[in-house]
Amino acid sequence: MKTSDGDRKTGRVTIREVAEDAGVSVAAVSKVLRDAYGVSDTLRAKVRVSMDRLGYRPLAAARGMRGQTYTLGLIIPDLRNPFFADIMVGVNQALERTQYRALMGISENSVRTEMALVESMLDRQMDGIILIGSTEDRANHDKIAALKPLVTIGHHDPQADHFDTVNNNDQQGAMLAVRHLAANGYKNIAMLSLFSGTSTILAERELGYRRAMLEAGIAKNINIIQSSQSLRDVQLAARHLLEGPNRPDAIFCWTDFIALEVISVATEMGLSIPGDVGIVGYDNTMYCDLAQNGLSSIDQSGELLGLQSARLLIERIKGRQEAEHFVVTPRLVSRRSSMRLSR
Amino acid sequence: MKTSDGDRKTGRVTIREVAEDAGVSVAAVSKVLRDAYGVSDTLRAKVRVSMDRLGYRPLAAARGMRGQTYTLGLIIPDLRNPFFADIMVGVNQALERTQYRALMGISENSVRTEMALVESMLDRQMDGIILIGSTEDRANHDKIAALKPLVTIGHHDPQADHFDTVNNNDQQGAMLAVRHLAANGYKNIAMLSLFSGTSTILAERELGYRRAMLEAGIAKNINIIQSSQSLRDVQLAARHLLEGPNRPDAIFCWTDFIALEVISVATEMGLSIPGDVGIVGYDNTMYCDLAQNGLSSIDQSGELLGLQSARLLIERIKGRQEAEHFVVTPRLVSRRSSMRLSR
DNA sequence: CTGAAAGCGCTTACAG
DNA sequence: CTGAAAGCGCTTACAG
Repeated sequence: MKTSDGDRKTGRVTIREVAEDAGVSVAAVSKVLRDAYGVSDTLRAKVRVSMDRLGYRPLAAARGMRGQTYTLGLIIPDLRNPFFADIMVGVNQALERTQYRALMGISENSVRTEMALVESMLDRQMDGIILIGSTEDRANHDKIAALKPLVTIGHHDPQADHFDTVNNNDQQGAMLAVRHLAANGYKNIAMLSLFSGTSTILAERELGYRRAMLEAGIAKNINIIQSSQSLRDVQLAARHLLEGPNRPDAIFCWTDFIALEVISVATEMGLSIPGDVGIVGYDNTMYCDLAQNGLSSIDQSGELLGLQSARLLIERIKGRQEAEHFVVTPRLVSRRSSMRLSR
Repeated sequence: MKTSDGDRKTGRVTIREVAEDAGVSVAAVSKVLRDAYGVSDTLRAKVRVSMDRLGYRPLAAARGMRGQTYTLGLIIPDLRNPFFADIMVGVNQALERTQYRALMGISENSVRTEMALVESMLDRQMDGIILIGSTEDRANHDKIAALKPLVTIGHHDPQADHFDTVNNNDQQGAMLAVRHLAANGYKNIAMLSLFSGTSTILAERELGYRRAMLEAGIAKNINIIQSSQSLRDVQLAARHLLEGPNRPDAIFCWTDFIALEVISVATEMGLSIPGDVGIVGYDNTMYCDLAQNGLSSIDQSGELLGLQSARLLIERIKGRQEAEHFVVTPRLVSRRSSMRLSR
């Protein structure tokens, strides 16, 4: 009676019905569900048969009340940047054969909503958090990590003890970009960066840019412009750069879609790419191939970063305590936008 | 004693501690939390003060055991398509002043994972589901809707009784594209569509294409090519179309990033856009402005669709039973890719 | 190896 | 208007 009443209300099969069907206790079913030790093969088999027959699916919320929800929270700053799609593919790949699922939230580039989103994911009992392009400081990361396992992607903090980081070597990536431009005869190379006081990946890329400029003997041309992510601001910054008295002959852009915007502005101004201005982006997203003028870019393998971060997070959930800091080596993918005809 | 023990384990303030602090019952706190009727202003004020002082945040999992989780599930087929970013912005906008949060899952264009993702969201006690670009049939949608409120975006089923739909008028959108191309002197207009037996939006767009071709008196040139979403397949399809004996002088592409791919292939083949081939896309995503050759496109206001779907979903969660079917009128945004110099 | 019972943090009738 | 008690569907010691 009770059972059928429960059915009508939720339409869900519960662990109790499975237990009744299999003629075992509720605790036994729970153990099978969690692959916990201490159940005989016979019992396990019986339970599995009942689960299948009844179409049982555990309710994550109920599991979360005492144990895990098998849900990972991914926080992404900006859905417009296609680089994050690559990361997500890698994450889903890592989760394929597991009980875990990844759910994404968008922080829309605001620090305020970033922490708010973390909180709302903690409130929703995520087993762990992957924070992408975080702009928080160590204290905030540690605060999160004290509550749930945390992995950051695109945030450099190699000394962090309580959470894992997954990155490419941004300094090296920026150096690759500048060296490549210099090798193609560009000398007055500017960098278009993002306005952000706290982003460590931008700091690394800016540092790499400076170092490579120095190395190439063109330190006097160092010129870093920062803009926000809004298309309007990027356009203004690009125009400012290209209309100025000392027009750069190349621009290294901190991410691809900004680079595409710059190409667009330059073309509108009647400048030719790569003849008048060489352009290199970062992330090597699918749009690099699509742009008519093939955009050269630094590849940091978003898929690998995503895959690795999901793996590290699950390891942490399963108990690992020591921090791991994974860094992949970026590589340059050169296309037309940086290949000056005259060498 | 008990209380401090609870503290140590979870680090969370519970409803009970708030009740103790405010000197009221647990039930009273719950009522304040839900803005339920039947609490005096005095009691409400006392409880709110305690909540703030203790930094109380309700645990969604626990709420979900009996009531709502205040979490909406968004299912997106493909993160690479920037149109979905617009939708997400609209959804988040609608949720701004509410207790609800939207969490996204990616189905990666597979029917198998689409239903699996729906199930895993139901298992995670989402209060409602927004399904974007669904390829399910009525039966499956009704099945979901029987369990939780459902709104689909980009799926036409105006007769559906048990769930809401949010769309633009895809047939009209396709007609706008063809009419625009015809008005610019293009006659041999092909359509590049997606290979999908079940997508109703593609069916509508294809129908609109046919109707407008008929209307323009160029029905003999009707030519619809379908490809998958993989870049490789799109490239092959585009090449096939452009190398064929009866080369089209314009191509209407079902979505923007496919159109950018076609422009890329055509340019590589030495064809000029819009001189040799005119191109129109769909969705008017940010990349239309970025492409060097400004991509003409049909705007369906993703932000509005997202906003509206979140509103409808919350209405349903609050009890609405009759289906609503929201349709926005698309409009053409013309750029260089379809503006033949010779009129 | 197996199961009965308590409990996670809320909401929901129900009684006062 | 206010609160005591039962219960949501699981997991977790604990006892057998």
